[in-house]
Amino acid sequence: MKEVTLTPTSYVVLGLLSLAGEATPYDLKQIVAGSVGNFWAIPHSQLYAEPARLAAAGYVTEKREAGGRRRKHYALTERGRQALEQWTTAPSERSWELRDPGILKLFFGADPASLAQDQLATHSERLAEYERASEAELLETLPGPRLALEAGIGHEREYVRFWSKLANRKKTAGR
Amino acid sequence: MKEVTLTPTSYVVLGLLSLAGEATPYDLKQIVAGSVGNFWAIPHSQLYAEPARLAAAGYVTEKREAGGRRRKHYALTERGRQALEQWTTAPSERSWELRDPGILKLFFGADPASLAQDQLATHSERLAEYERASEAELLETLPGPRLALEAGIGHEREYVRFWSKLANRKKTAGR
DNA sequence: ACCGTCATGTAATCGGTTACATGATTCT
DNA sequence: AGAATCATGTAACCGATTACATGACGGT
Repeated sequence: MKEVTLTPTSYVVLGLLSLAGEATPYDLKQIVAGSVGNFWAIPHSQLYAEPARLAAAGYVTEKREAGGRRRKHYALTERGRQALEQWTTAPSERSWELRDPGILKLFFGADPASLAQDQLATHSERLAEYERASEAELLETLPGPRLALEAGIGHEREYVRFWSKLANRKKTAGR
Repeated sequence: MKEVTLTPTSYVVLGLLSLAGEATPYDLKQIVAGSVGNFWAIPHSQLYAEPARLAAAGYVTEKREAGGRRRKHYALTERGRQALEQWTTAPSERSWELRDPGILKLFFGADPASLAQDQLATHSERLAEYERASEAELLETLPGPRLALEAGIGHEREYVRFWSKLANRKKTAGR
């Protein structure tokens, strides 16, 4: 049995399997889009590679369909369940980063006014999407995703505040 | 001359060289820590590899010291200057993500109350650092970094708000 | 029957992370 | 002068991104 190190991607897969019970990579792809994918995107090719990796290390089981598409179905093992639980329980890493290309450009001298316009549009859109999403009843039963969404909304509001401020700042005025 | 694709890391290097005029990888490392590194970290090994990559593609020049340490000194070429400017000018990518492990854990069912305690401590600290940093006079002359820092402060405040709210939420009560 | 689009998957490449390694300085 | 720490750099591995490829299916 191979040893692997668990990355955030790994935990996303484990977490989704824990929610879904059993899933094919394609299922995972569907779930990611529109949920976790909003604040932690994962390209679909990873959703094929990662479960295979996890299977090799015993965190999930892999069953292949006999006929037809011969899809692979994955499910958590006890080991996987434990790894996920440890991760959620353990105190979180001290490090995090904003890692926003917009802010990076700002840092390196992009014109604040025009950048702000651009960014403001993007983030307003995103905020609207989130607010729409928060209406969905499905979320009522899922406290984790709902809270994560609330966090996302908070940050988008902050973005909108920030970029609005910049957009309104007079171009040449000091301060 | 090799072709390379420019990643965010590339632009950080180009941007820093544009600010510093000329620098060795070690210089870059020093500058990154305490400035951009706060919201876009780059391991120091990348600060050796990336300038070399950029040199191979003509974005920067590479001069090696004759004696002693034989350090490599890098500086922007005209091509590099243009690439940087295009990047700052161009409309920004539509996509960005929060990518915060804390929120990820929240999504996948970590206990909100205890996670919040932990996260609250982390983000309060970070916020304090930022606020201290914003006192430095050096920033007065650097509009980009100053604005980026303001953005960082805004987001840390938002984090503090969010996690405080969760921390105070009664454990068993609904809502 | 054909075409377009969605479903499903694999391959190759490369940037990034982690770990290791050695030359300078400084302090005692 | 020895030890500890900082400065400076390289190597290897691996996850992630990008691109490509084929099968199924619904519509006309």
